[in-house]
Amino acid sequence: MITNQLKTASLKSTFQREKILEYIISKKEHPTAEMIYDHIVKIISNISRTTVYNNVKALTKANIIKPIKFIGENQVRYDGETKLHYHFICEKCGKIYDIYTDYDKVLNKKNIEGNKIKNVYAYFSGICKNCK
Amino acid sequence: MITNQLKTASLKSTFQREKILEYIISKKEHPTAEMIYDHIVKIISNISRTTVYNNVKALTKANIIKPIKFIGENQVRYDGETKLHYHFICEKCGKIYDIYTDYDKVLNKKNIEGNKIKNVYAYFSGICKNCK
DNA sequence: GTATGTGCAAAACCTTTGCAGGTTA
DNA sequence: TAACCTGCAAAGGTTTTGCACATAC
Repeated sequence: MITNQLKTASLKSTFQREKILEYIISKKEHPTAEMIYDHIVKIISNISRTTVYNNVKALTKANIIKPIKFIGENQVRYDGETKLHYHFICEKCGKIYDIYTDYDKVLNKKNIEGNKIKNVYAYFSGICKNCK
Repeated sequence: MITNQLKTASLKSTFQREKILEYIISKKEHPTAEMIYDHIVKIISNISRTTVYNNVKALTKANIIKPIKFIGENQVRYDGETKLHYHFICEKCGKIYDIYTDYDKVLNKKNIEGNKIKNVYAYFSGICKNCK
């Protein structure tokens, strides 16, 4: 539950923060800050972009959401799915799919060419099943 | 050779374009547009940022260089290495390593959960061998 | 000669900062 | 009440656009 996630992360529970997190987690749209703002402003008409930016930063730092970047896009998207997964973005319709295929055995190695791996970032692009 | 690469791609060969491409390919610094500008302006003092941006766009479209994006950075970097490889970015010193370990067998599948894969983007972060 | 590339200035776009006032635990 | 959060306005950083002039083929 949203409130508990915030409590666990020692983040204060405000109406704005809850609505922002709820939106990111439940809609699974991998929204940008602007998309979040556009959505929340319908519920809280006087919310500011600053609050949205403050909160995605705080939620990212607390590891509750994860930032995503795709080539060709110059804003950051946010993902509320905590289970390990990857992304597939359709080059035609732009839809982003969560991919649960298990690449861990290969990608989650401890070392690579002498460097200690802490994080793996990977995504795929192509034509999605609906556009084929 | 630089001139030939441009000719093959039907891109006109200008002094600015050649210097920009030469820098990206030879220095392997994965530079941002600003880094490219800073470097080229020492050679061509009146070059404009627009020219740099126009050229990285043209070279990207022609598949001569590749754009890279890392989480936490908000500019695009460019890579002149054409051989298939991945990247490792050190979370401590920020250095970017080209990784030639072969992940193709796993990553270069044709399909994933019903979607047709055309491109794979992957990078790793952690602590590099020099910072350990 | 024509298509393409360059450079300037301005704007657009995304994100951050400083700060005063308000809210949460 | 102390720490944190919000919202406004302004600024910062990156990239794009429109247009006149210049250059490559």
